[in-house]
Amino acid sequence: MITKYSKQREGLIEILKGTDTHPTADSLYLEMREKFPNVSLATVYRNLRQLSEQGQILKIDAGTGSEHYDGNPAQHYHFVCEGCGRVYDLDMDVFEELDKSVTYKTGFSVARHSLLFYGLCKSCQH
Amino acid sequence: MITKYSKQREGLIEILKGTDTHPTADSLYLEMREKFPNVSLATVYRNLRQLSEQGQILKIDAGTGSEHYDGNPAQHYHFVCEGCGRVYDLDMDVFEELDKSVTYKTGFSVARHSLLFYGLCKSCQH
DNA sequence: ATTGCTGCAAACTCTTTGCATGAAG
DNA sequence: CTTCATGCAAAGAGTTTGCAGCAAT
Repeated sequence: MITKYSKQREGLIEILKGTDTHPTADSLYLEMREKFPNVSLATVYRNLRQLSEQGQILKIDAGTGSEHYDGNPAQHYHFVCEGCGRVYDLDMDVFEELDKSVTYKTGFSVARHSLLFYGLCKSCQH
Repeated sequence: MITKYSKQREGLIEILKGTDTHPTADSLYLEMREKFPNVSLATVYRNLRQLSEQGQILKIDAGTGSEHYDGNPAQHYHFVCEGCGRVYDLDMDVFEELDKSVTYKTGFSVARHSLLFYGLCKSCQH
C-alpha cells in the first residue's frame, strides 16, 4: 500500500474534503479539469478507488446509478433524495452496538453497516 | 400501471418468492431459462424493474456490482458478505420510528430506509 | 382490435484496464 | 534508475431501449 505523491490525488482530496455534496466521479472529474485541464477520468477513478480502499474517503452506493464519494471517512448516515439524486449528511447518532449485536446473533463477522434514508428533500417536495 | 398477465413474469415471481438467496438479474435469467428456454435477459430486467416499481419485490443495492432482488417486499435488513457476495436476511426488529424522526429533524420527507451490514459470513471466515 | 409483452440486437452508462510516457523517491 | 502515477483509448460489466411480431384482454 505504498503510495507516491501526486498533484492530482492531492487536488482530488482537497475537493472532497472541501465539500459536503457527495459528488460522483464524473462531477469530480469536471471540477478537477479546472485545476488540471488534462486530467483524465481514469485518474479520477483510480484515485477514488485507492483512497476509499485506504479508508481516507467513503464510497456511498446510493442506488442513483453511480457511486457518490464522501471526504469524511467517519461513520455517519445519509439521506438520498429521489427527486434530484442529491445525497445529504444526517446529523444523528450512530448505532455503535449494532454490528456487535448482529455478530452475536448470526455468527457472521460484521465490520460495518450502512444506513441510507430515501425520500424527497426540501427543494423537491412542494 | 396497467399490467397484462404473462407466463414469464409469473415464473419470475415464483422463483423470487421461493428463495431467500436474493439473486441477481443474471442468476434469475439462468433459472428462468430452465422453465422458458427462449426467455431473454431483457424480459427478466423489464419484469424486475416493473415488479420493484410496483413494490411487489425489493431491489437491494448491495454494492456488489449488480443489483440483488428480494421476493419479500416487507421491510427488513440484510447482511452482505464481502467474501462471497451473498446477501442474507437478518432476523431483527425494524426501526419503525426512524423515518419519522429524520423527517422531523431535517424537513425532508422520508419514505423508507435501507440498513445493510457488511462483513464475512460463516463460510468465508475461517 | 387494441395494448402490453416478448425476443433479439444494439445502444448506453459507469467503471476498469493495457500501454507507453512522465513524475516522484 | 526504479517504481508508481498519468493520459489516452479500448474494453468490460450491467442494464436499458427500439423494433417487429406475438399474446392477452
